[in-house]
Amino acid sequence: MEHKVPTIKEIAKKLNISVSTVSRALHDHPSIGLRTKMQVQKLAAEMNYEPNQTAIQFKQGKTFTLGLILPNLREEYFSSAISGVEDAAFKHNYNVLIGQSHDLVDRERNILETMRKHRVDGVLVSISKQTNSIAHFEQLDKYNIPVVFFDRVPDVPNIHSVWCSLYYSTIEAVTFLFKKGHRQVAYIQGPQSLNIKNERLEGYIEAHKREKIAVNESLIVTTDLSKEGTEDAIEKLLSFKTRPTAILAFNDHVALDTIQYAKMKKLKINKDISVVSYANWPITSYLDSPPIASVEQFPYEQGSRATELLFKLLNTKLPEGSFPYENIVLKSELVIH
Amino acid sequence: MEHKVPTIKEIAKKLNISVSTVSRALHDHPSIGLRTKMQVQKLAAEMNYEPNQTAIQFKQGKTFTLGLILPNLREEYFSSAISGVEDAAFKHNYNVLIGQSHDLVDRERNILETMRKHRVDGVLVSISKQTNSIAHFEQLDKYNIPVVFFDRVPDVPNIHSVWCSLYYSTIEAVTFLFKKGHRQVAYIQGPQSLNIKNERLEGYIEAHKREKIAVNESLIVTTDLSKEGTEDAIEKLLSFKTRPTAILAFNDHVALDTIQYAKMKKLKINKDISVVSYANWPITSYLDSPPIASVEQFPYEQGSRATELLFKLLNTKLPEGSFPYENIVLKSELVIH
DNA sequence: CTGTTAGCGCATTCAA
DNA sequence: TTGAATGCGCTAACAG
Repeated sequence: MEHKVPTIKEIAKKLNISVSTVSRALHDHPSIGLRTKMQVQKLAAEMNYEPNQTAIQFKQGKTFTLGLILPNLREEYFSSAISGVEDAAFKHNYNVLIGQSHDLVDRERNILETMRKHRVDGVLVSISKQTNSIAHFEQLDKYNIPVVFFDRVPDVPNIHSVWCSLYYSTIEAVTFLFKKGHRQVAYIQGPQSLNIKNERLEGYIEAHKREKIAVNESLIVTTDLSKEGTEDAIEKLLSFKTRPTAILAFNDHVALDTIQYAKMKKLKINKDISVVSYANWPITSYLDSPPIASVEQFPYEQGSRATELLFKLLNTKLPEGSFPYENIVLKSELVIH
Repeated sequence: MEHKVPTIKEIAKKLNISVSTVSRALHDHPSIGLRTKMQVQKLAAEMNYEPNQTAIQFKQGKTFTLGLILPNLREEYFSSAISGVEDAAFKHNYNVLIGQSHDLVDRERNILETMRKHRVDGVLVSISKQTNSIAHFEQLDKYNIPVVFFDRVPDVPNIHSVWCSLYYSTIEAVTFLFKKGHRQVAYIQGPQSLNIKNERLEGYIEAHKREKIAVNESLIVTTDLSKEGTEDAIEKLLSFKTRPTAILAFNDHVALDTIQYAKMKKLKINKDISVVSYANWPITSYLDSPPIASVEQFPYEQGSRATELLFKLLNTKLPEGSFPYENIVLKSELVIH
């Protein structure tokens, strides 16, 4: 049972008027007589007319679709960001095409290619941890496709971005540990290939400075975010004569691996060793010994703000050359569990 | 710096040939002379020609886009399904438009409308827990948009579907508990509004039958999957004189809430009470007392199989009337932790 | 207030 | 082997 989808042409024929009149009537064009307008709209409704989006996209040279590239969807953190983007896009009648880079820069490039070929109107991206150059994003400029970086934002000038500042919350977090009597606070940092701002480290150092506690560089170790990488990092920390009594972990994933490993080594969490981290992952509340505090980064809001910024760019025709890059910084929040 | 995207028309002009020749040359049409073909392809490459997808979509009446509707993206379970769908779609050069119903049937309808208006070529869906009628999906038939249900599949005839059978794994899971000496095995089931097959319950009953243990109906309680709902359910179970010693939980989320509540009531997990569940959520390995076993449902594979089935439908032109509905059933697996 | 016309980029039918 | 012509559905410039 084939179903013929009605077009304005058929509406026009039935009413013995021209297609342009129909088009205008459907768009509430002011120059159309009330009578005609009503007639058209009535018939259109009866026929279940629906504009052919592909025709409109073609005609307008716009797809009303945004591309969203994320490292992965597995982390609840990024899923929240998606919701933020989707909700904002929905308000503007836009669709969202999602791609996962799986933290591989090659896939990131691939996805970007696909999205460009499919003529997305704009792109939102949280870069992969391998991404050290944003040349592939700068390419889009040639196609007049604006890009907004969010969350994992490359630390370079002349981009549009939305991120959540971690500096002050980190100071707060480390100070919180100092106040609890800890003096040896370690920091497990993420991969340094990450071309993003290093606010965690800066905050970590500043907190020491404020409390006049010397930074012990050997307490700063690195993980590639894999379970093994984190285990190596924590193992190193635990091997010191004077073990750290508290750890600032790059994120809740790292915190979980850290806690698991420490437990295996028979350490009592939040007694022998305390953990503070980032992301404020809801699941940690199911743990017997979750991190005692975590920095909330508001991924939903980052997503929606980034999307709004993108729409602003899409709707702004700027004079050649001038281009005020916008960088929106949200505030993170230390949540004590 | 505006960037003019090249079209076949310009290629044609530069080579003093017609657009149709260019079009054919680019498509390796057999009737084009090797010389011309080479010329065209060379110039196209030099000019960075890329076919305008929106034009092709319009012309072909196809968008090369699939719609994917999921209850949410928050659960790692569904994220895995997405990866399965994306990877399969990518192979066919298709894009995927994702929507979250948030388990609300109204949103599910909305998303479906949007997708239909954007003329997706086909739809994949895991229904919301409110979805009791699939009328809105049947509508798509009129527009020749095939629908494949997967994972959460409505229990009605004449649909295409892919799901993971839980019957045998459930029998295995319950029997596993019996073998461990449990005699009072409770079952916390999901919302009965869910219009899906009730294989968990069937397996639960069959396991009792096989071991000749009477089913105690009061041990079958219901949660709406919310934390509170689950707490009410488990509270009821714990209030009985002869408390169950084991629980079959609807999924790992329910299991986590169950375990947390039981702990709060000072029960020793896997001693006073054992828990077995569904989904095999990786995160449970971080718990001190995870479910002792979980049924793996292979969401990635469900997603990819469903997508392949959808492509099969898209590429099959069937004679009017005839329509062999396909229902692919995968096998689940009990994973002992 | 309404109709005529052109054109977006491409694939394809028909003609040469 | 190639070209000319057509049309997909819609919008908008131009003409009345």
